[in-house]
Amino acid sequence: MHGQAYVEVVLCAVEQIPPGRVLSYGDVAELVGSGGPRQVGHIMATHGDAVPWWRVVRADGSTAVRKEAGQLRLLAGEGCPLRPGGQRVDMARARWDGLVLGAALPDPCG
DNA sequence: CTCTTGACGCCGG
DNA sequence: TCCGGCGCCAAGA
Repeated sequence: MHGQAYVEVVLCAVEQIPPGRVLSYGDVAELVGSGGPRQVGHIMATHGDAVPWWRVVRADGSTAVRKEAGQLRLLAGEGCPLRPGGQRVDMARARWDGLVLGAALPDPCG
């Protein structure tokens, strides 16, 4: 997995996340099958502006530091299920099932 | 090459 | 549920 290629795969995976659904950094890493949460986070910080970065949250449903306001607002605007208090995402319901669907579908990235 | 930092994750208290 | 510690991989100085 080349660095440049890995970046593209990660960005593509994030683009596949439908509105109202989310994926944790670890989920993205597992989905693409390489790297770790930190790597994904780093890519998001570097090229995140090119993809729906707000649909990527922490594993516990909390949002990215320094961007909580906008991220929660965007997610709420897409109808993303939030936990009581509206400060975190209800991962149990909001987590995208693309992890399963993707295993049976061809690579959307080509 | 080594040390530090970062849009993270899991475990224990 | 909240807080702190350790592990994780990669980039930057």
